[in-house]
Amino acid sequence: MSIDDSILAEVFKDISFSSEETTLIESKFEKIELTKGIILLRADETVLNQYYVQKGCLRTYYIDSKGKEHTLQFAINDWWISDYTAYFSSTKAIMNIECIQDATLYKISKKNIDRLIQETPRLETFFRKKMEKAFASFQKRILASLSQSAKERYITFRSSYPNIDQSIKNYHVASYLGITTESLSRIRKELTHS
Amino acid sequence: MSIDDSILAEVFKDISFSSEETTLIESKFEKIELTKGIILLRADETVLNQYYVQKGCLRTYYIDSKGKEHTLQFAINDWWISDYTAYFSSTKAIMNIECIQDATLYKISKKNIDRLIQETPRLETFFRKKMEKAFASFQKRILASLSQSAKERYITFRSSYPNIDQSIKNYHVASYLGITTESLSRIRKELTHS
DNA sequence: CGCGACGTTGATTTGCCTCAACGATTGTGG
DNA sequence: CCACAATCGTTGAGGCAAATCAACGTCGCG
Repeated sequence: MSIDDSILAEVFKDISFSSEETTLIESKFEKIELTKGIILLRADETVLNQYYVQKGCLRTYYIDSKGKEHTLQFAINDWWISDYTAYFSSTKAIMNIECIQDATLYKISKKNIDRLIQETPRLETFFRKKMEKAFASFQKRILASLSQSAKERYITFRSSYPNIDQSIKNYHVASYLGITTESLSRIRKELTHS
Repeated sequence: MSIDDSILAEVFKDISFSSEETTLIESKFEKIELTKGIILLRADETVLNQYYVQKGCLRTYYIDSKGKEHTLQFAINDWWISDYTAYFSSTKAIMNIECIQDATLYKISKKNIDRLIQETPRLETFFRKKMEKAFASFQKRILASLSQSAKERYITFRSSYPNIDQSIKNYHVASYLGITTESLSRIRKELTHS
């Protein structure tokens, strides 16, 4: 078997499969181990895959015209990661994906996802709902950026990723919040002194 | 027939249906005419429907703890609108939806969407892809808010909604961009003088 | 140890906000 | 159809949050 016994149960936790289905689905995933620092995807590459994160931590980031990095999201246990805009529209990546803490991923190609969905229509519901959740979390993020100060956004961030601190450098958090490392440092100081 | 002959072809433009399917689908939609100023949805209400905008213009906005409004999105011809976060999670609305230019909508309930998807699985693909597009557009918006100045975001906005100016007040645009009306006014002045 | 990566602190600048006043435009009732 | 009010947009003065620039701690690791 190409992947762990347990992984299917983990990825598709709310769905049960027959043993033929299980075999079929498992054959489409490939296990990948990454070490910290590895770049999984670079801007301008073609995006053929998405990845389920079993453990570790990755981030997707965008490099703007001035060379500055902006983190779109972190992915930890049970999240999926890819440059979805490029993945869905079959265009080249504008995002980069970096492993920031040694990770175990399960990779699946777009072609194989499309096949799986055809063969097992329940999976389409799964992927639709996954997208709905991701959409909702992006909506929250937009509303936060419209209505909150940097300090408030940092507090929100910490409560939505309570245990992520260990894996993530402050300059990554700053680039996620849309502020500089200096500003984040001052915010953190303020928060500890109160 | 409860709705226009042409509406199905408009909503699901890439899918073709048998005449029985057409009848079935059409029976689930309800045509709604709104005049400017009407509030279609208020925060705290239960979100049971989503709406296809055939013509006119609506906006979804969030009212923060200080009473300030923040526009999440505008919906014009061929867009869908709802408080999707509440809709998907079956929680109460946090957004409001307002008609800002006389509009024709087609309303469909969540219950009916679920039925349609069961009866006509091709529609699940349609709704999944619709969500993927919405997701991608939110991603763009987040990257813009992380990497661009107010002026740059305004320029981006104008090019993504080229013909929307007529229907939209500047204070709505400002609340979409996350700036004040005064700042937008100054930005507009700068742009005409160059 | 010594070097590089990361975080902190201070001084200064800047983009956008706030508050206030004043035009311009739109809508409405007499 | 005009007069007036309400709504919307503009302009100016001053303030503040966060950026920038520069220097200096601190930590981890070869």
